[in-house]
Amino acid sequence: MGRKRTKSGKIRLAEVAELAGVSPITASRFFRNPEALSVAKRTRVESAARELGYVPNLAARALASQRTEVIGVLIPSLTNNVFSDVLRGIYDASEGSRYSIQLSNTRYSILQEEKLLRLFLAQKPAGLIVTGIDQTTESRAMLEAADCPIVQIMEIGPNPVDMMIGFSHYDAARAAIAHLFAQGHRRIGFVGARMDPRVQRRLDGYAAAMKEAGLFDQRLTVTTATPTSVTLGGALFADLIAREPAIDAVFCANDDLALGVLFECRRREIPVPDQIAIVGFNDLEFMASSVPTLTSVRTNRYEMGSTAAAMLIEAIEGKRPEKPVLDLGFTVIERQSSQAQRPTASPRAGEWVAAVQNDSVTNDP
Amino acid sequence: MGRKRTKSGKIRLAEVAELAGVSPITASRFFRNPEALSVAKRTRVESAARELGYVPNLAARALASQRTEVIGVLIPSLTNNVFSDVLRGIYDASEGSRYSIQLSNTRYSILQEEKLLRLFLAQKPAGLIVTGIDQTTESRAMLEAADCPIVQIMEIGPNPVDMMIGFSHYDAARAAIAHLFAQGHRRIGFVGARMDPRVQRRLDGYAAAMKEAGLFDQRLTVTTATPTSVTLGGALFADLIAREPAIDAVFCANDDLALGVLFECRRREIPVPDQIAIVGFNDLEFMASSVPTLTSVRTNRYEMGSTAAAMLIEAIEGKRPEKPVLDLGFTVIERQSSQAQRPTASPRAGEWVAAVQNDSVTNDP
DNA sequence: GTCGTTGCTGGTAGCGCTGTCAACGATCCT
DNA sequence: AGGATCGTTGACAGCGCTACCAGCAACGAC
Repeated sequence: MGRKRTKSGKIRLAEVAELAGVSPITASRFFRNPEALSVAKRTRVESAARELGYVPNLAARALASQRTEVIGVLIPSLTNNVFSDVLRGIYDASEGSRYSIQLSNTRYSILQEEKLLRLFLAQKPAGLIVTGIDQTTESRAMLEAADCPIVQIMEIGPNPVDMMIGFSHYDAARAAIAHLFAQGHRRIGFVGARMDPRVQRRLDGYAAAMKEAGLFDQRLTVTTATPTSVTLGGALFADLIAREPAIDAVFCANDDLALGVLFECRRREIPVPDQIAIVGFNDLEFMASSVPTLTSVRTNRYEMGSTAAAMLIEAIEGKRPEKPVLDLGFTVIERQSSQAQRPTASPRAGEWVAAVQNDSVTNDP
Repeated sequence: MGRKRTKSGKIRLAEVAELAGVSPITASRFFRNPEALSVAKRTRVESAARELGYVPNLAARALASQRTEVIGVLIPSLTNNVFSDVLRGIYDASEGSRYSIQLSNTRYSILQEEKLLRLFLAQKPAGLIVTGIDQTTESRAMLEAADCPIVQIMEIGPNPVDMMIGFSHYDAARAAIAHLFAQGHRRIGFVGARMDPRVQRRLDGYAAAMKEAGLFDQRLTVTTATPTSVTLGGALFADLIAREPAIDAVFCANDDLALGVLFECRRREIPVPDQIAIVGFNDLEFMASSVPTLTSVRTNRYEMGSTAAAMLIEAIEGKRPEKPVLDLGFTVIERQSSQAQRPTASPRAGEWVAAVQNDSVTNDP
């Protein structure tokens, strides 16, 4: 006689085991480690499960095994294009795996991050993806004490908690400035918003490059803690140019700001790049189709997410990567907005259409 | 003498109950329905839990109670700005509640949606948020059979599965066209990408408005199944104007396309709005700061997400909303790009700066 | 032939929590 | 005063799965 069904009418592992003529524990093993079964039992359990339409109860599994199949992801923003690309990578890489993604938004607050981390860790996640390297001391301690693999994403730095994948925002900013130098620009402004740690490091890279060239001037830097936007880019640029009308280039901490600067230039009839060059950061899609097209520093956001999730899953399953720190690099994509200064004051608009994209400076470590 | 601790060293409900001097079940009730306890026991359990730093084991809770505290969310895209705003609303509204969000990406495939739905439902979610009203028959049946509250978001239509929150894309498109008519435009093109059901309904609204005015012409419509982008907007507009050079306005199915059209006009030195007016859809932030500023149909995306999550949580807890279908409406934000046609062929750029934003046409049902 | 050793399988005993039901005293009504 | 009702509490029995360990057969080494 058969066992009695569960109240909810759902198929349990026991039913599958019974149909397959094996013990429940053998059926259980089939789902966790099929190689441990003989081929005969394996196929019997498989067909029994399929026939009954068995779906494992994750709560029971988590309770019995004392661990979940959840990957926690802590990111600072849900709106920022940058993170939506990273997230897409994470979701894509986790799809098809047994792990599910649990997302939380720190809103750029490391205190909030600490709180969420505590919450996550209490549920014993299988793995954790956290943004950046600027955790609180408390968070850092929790991460180090956590008994699950952890990937820090978005940037690289010394002392990884575990694994790390990103690139140097400092070097990327320096490369952008080097490109502007190469194009003959000297008085280069910096426009930044939000000023999270990564933007701050871009500012540091800019400042270092300028200082080395003997060109640094505090008054060329305009920043705000306000969240970034296109409109804000225009406003910050207005501030900058009011203070320093003689600038010949602007390095923007992200592409939204760069687009705002471009619009503001257009509003003021300032020719770009002939009077002012513009360089953005991230290389969002629209940078390639604006008029003029906008130079930017391409970052590998999708790869960052997908690689992080893939590395994490490997590590969860015991296969730790050979190199725990991965530098994904960046590429300066040179476009019209930062072309070399020309003698002619104002080219015809049609001229831009003919211009081709230059070679790019890639940093692939 | 105390009970023995759990192997993992974690605090269990039993420990809390013991310290509080109550039975475990009373302690359990404290977390689920504190009102059912006497004030004395309530405070004792509360302080005991705090003192021990008790964190409930969700897996055990889910197993024992036969239900999870997970809200499943099915959206078609993670990259689209539209959905990131909706998501932010959902996450914000769920924060602080006991429910956690489980996100999945259908990639605009209703078959994928069906698959994910099956997966979700098998885990007995507390509630479900699904995008749109175009599920497969199978999906529809599963949704109707599900024993949890469900909210359909992004648009409204007949026969809600349960609750519904959105707006009429058809009406919104008609309002946009009505605005263009009011500004004196007649030969209005339509540019659309991806052509998911909501974009299709915008096209239907456009077509209906044009037909009623006796102005519909199939050749004014350019669409593609390709995912949307700014660059694509330029390309589609190039197609459109090659086919129909005499158009005087373009209604774009979203703002990215509109921006692409604007750039393409600039590239071709077509004055906007004097030769061609542009209207977008969604009113993303950059629309207000482009040059010229771009008219768009504002949609309440954040509110859609936050209200959907709030309604769902209320419904899960037994308080069903008085009205299960909520129309969040839309607003035509009139900006420079669709101003009335003028006699002067090409205004000075500076003129735009002075222009003020017009009154707007709001649809608040 | 005996004794590991390996590969596979099964039994037992929970994981930490909650649903159900019964019990109890207090309060209220007739 | 007696009974009904309400509010509060606790005992019991799992929820469905897996960790742990034992058992058993087959095999090879000595």
